Amino acid sequence: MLILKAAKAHIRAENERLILEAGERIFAQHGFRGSTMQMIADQAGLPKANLHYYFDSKEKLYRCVVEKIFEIWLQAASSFENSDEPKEALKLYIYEKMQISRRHPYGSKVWANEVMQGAPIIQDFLETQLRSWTEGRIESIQAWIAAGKIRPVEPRWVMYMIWATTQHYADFGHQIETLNADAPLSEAQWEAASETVFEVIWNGLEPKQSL
Amino acid sequence: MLILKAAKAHIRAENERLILEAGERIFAQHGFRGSTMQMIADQAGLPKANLHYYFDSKEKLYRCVVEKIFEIWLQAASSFENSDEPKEALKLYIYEKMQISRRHPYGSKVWANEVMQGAPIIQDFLETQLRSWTEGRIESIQAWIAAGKIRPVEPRWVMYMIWATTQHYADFGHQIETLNADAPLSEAQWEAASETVFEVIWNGLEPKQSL
DNA sequence: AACACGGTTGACCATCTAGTCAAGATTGTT
DNA sequence: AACAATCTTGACTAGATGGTCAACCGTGTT
Repeated sequence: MLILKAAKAHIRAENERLILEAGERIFAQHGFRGSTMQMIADQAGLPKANLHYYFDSKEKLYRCVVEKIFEIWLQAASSFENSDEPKEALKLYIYEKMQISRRHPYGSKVWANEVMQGAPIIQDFLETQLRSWTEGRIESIQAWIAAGKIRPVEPRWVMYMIWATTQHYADFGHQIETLNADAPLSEAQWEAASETVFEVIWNGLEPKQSL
Repeated sequence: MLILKAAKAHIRAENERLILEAGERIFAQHGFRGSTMQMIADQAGLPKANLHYYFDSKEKLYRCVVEKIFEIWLQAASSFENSDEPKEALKLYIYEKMQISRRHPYGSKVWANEVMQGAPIIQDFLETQLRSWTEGRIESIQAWIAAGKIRPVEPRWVMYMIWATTQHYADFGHQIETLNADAPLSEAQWEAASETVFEVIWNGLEPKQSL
């Protein structure tokens, strides 16, 4: 009976979640080709054949992982839209992106890996959603410039600066830990780093006080 | 005769160069495990067995590639040391790192890949050379702060900001191209990006003019 | 010309890996 | 209890891959 499908839906949901989480970790640490279905299976605590029951192929699993990550990325993006004042908007966005780097370091790494390889799987995302979102944000920044709220700068380079700086804390987390006496950043350090990133960028963009 | 060894040294030098260059490209695009000796051989225009003649194993070849890259990285680092004035030192360093991102995008990606995977091969570099270089730079920045030449900021976060922002133009070059109507950045765009990165960071660090 | 040494290479092997499959175990319903 | 749909899993296959090797080639020296 087809009703059973619904009745057992929670098993499917739970296992798909386990596999996607395991995939995120493994793909982040070894890249697409460097990850094996066996590694992901072990990480998820399931037999390998089970992975193929839920996801047809390694590629489809990978695509699901990347799509999930892109959604989190876009979610943070909405912080940007909630304020007319650049100082508030940028602060929210930067803090949100730092938070994502802290909470989803694996996701960030998968994304970085994918882009570094030329985005073989998610090129369409870049060309549609990312492109249109970016254009919208560039217009916001240009409006701030026109209103004299920030210095005249090419919005693109500022965008990239924010992405780079915040994502660095996820993608290069290992290097940062090594330079932090092999310890993960503490709560206070995350807060200080977030604030410094925001302060430097904001002071960098704020129009000079009239002298 | 041992003289022959010298007589044919140029063949060895040339082939090692070919292989290292090919390795850099391939490892950058596919990561360590995603790259195959066959791909590197094709890229270098040599038969696969020839690679094993010059480099014992894939791992040794990879290590050579990464070491070469780290040297370029450290070379740029010296820009930082040539000036007492933070404005000049930072400008030189940022422009130098942007130049590296432009000229050596593959190297930068290999480095990023390696660090994202937890630096399995070059952890010792991080713990020795990178750590001591960073500590030296942090002292410079603290001296600038003590002299009132820049705002009081935690030097680490500023360091990371510079690394992140400049390397982003190499590591995420594909994303940047996609957002640039699929065109590589022009000469003028590279110049503008470098200047914006420097300007925002410098304005962010410069002490506020007395009001 | 004969030699010696470094360089070149196709064929080969052991191992690993994505994906398959068929038999069996679970689960919720009647 | 009987059932049907879903889920589980060990064993298997075909192909890819790092690495080996032995035969061969080229070049400079005598």
